Amino acid sequence: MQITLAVSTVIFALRPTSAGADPESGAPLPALWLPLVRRIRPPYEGQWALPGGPLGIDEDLEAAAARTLGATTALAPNYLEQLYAFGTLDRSPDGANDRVVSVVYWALVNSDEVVHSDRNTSTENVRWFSVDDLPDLAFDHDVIIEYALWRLRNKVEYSRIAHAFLGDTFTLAELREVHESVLGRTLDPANFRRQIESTNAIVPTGKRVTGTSYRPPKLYRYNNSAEPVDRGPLGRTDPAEPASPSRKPTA
Amino acid sequence: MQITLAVSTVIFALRPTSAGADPESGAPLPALWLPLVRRIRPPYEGQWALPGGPLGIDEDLEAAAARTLGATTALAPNYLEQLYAFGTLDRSPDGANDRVVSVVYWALVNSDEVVHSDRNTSTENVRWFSVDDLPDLAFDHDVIIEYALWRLRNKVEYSRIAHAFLGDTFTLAELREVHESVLGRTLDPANFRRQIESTNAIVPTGKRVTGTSYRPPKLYRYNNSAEPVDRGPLGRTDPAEPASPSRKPTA
DNA sequence: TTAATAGTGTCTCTGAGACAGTATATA
DNA sequence: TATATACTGTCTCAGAGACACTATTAA
Repeated sequence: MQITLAVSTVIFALRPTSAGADPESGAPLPALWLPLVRRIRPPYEGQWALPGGPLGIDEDLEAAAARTLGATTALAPNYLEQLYAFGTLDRSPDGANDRVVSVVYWALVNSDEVVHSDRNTSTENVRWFSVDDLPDLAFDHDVIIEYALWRLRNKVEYSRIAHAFLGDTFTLAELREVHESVLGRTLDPANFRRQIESTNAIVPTGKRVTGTSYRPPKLYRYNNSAEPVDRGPLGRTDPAEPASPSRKPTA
Repeated sequence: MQITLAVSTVIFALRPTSAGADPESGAPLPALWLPLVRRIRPPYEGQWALPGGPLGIDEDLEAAAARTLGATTALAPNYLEQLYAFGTLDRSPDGANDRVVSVVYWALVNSDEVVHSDRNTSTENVRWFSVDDLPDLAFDHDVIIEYALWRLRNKVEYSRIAHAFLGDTFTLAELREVHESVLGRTLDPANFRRQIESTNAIVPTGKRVTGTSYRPPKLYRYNNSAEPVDRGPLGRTDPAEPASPSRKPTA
């Protein structure tokens, strides 16, 4: 018997709630969705699981996570961070003859680019689910998703990652809506503006949205040069970059 | 070729600065120390490295970290938490024919119980170093220790883990000294008291220190029943417990 | 009484949030 | 002009820190 090392990824996107049509009804916030993969072999055959697979012998952990993400969504992650390494002995059902340690990453992707249709990019075995309405999951993947959600909500509050759900440019209202969706509560526009501006997280592009029936809002973009609040073990500037970590980042 | 999965542990303890004798000279704060192990085979033969080793086939990750800690210090950890999984391709020197992914834990041990003498508990190949005066380290262990230090300092500020350096009972002054040592600055006793009391982290034992030449301070102990500020992926109450994680902790 | 540390009271400053008010586009 | 949203000003409140002050023991 042998210990297998796998890498899985929790991939988050935002999706408008009433997928029908009119955004005119009482402001329903977008909800968090994530793609799952149907297992085609035991254990847990037929059940849904996080996308992932064994680590390649010549592959960085983060690269494996990004590869999995691409295979599942045909996208590149806007944000990618290691979540945790899961390795307890009870992860597989009793009697299973394997020992798997999973290094799990979590990622944010641009919601506009996500193909949400059931006839998906890759196969019929990938489907997107609302985090509020998940199916029965294989292994301990329910616990993993719960923890990833906790980290996401935590980090949105003190860090500057919400823009990863959006495109290159966005309005403050759009960014605020992302925060509201993730945190599950409405935020005061005035205070939100001040808070974001104080972190230098975004810079105005000088352009404005056109075609509105009201005062056109400014467009902003993410400020790549500002220091991130958090840091990984290697102090990378942007966790989305799959750059190989330098051994001595600053000190 | 095969991917090897190893578990290493960064073990922190506090040690009085002027190991001489008199605690009478201007208040030198204790400093952080950690044990390293001298490598007895290539690569990096003869250099110092974090204690650790391969994961046992029937061993939880956390159990492996605790086992390593016991083998190195003959102690049980008062606090133990996963730090990060390190797995980049450049971790071993060029030309080395191995691929190691290390799941690294960090731990706090009771400083009073640590045997600091060079003739150590286990072998001559274990030695304690001040984190301000580390030798050349094998692999990427310098980066790992740097990150563990960052996490420790971060977590001491917002969580309630400092007591793990102390015994069962302690005075507020002792607890404050731990904070001061870790953070590297002095703290206002009055404000520190209020801050700690507001978190319900500690409860008075009703006893006092005896034999002082001044007003005897109250003795406190850690409040196990209070909710921890942080939570692991499984919401355990006390990370020191090597309990196997339950699949659905609260929700 | 003096010395030394334990422990309390209170002022100030800063940042978060509530919320009123002003600005600017289209219809 | 009405209206809808962008954006600004300002008040209040709570927590962090500075620091003066009181309490209690032994020498």
